[in-house]
Amino acid sequence: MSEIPIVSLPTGGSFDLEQTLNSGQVFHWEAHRHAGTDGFAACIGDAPVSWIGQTGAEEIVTFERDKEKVLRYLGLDHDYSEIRATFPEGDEFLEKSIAYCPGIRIIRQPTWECLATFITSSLKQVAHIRAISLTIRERYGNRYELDGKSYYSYPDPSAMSVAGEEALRKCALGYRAKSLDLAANSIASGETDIEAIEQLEDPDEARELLTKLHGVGDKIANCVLLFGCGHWGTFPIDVWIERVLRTQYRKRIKGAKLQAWAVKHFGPNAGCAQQYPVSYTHLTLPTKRIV
DNA sequence: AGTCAGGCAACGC
DNA sequence: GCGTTGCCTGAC
Repeated sequence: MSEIPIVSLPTGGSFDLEQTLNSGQVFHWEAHRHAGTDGFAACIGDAPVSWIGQTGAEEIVTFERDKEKVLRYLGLDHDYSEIRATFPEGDEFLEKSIAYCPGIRIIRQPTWECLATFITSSLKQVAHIRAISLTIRERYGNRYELDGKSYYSYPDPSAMSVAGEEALRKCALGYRAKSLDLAANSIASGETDIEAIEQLEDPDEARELLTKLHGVGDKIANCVLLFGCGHWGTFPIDVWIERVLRTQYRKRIKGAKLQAWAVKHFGPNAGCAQQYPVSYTHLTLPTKRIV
């Protein structure tokens, strides 16, 4: 097995690979030291295993064949200072959060993988989501190898559709198996065109289509729009950000009203903004609820 | 042993 | 519209 050449990539400023990969956007990267450098390995979509190492805030390293893909995946193909310039001024909690974890970026995931993973995330903790993702990959994905260790791509809708609901249920999915199976069938059969949805410029239109899928409500659809389709104005509300908005922003409203307030407050890149308070809360208060 | 967790759909009012 | 409930499973 010949070594794949490694190249250096600029991050364009403070960037933290580990925090970004562990910020609840993706659930399958594994720590992997390669070529004398600490980093992480996983498959991006159905491609062979990728490896990314970090040598400093300004530099990451990866396989030569992956450089464009990695930059796009990690959101490093955008000027983040422009994004942050759209954040609200005078929001002390947001500023504190950004100061605490300035190296986090919004990842641009393959849409199907993103949708499928978030369908399985319903009412689950991060460790469970990781375990489910790994099981599904091992059983239905393609195997690749790096330094003698196996990595598996996420199965495409057809492969998952062939597996069927009962087999998926055996991946410890519980009631989520039905939703995942139906989504895979719908996409594999062409009834749902996930690539067309990704191309839509209007996130509301895309959300409308995504929520037609069984088991996909506003929360999951918004995660797909933000983490998969690049709609950085989309603001997913999970229990974490809801907690933050309640305790730090004194918001007692819920659902669509809270959504509307958040988008107005955090601006055209509200989705990017919410990642900092969520990660700050995670990193500083990893345990119990804060009421 | 029970409770609860990074939701959703179905139902009741 | 708004609140309640069942749903699989594993960690605490």
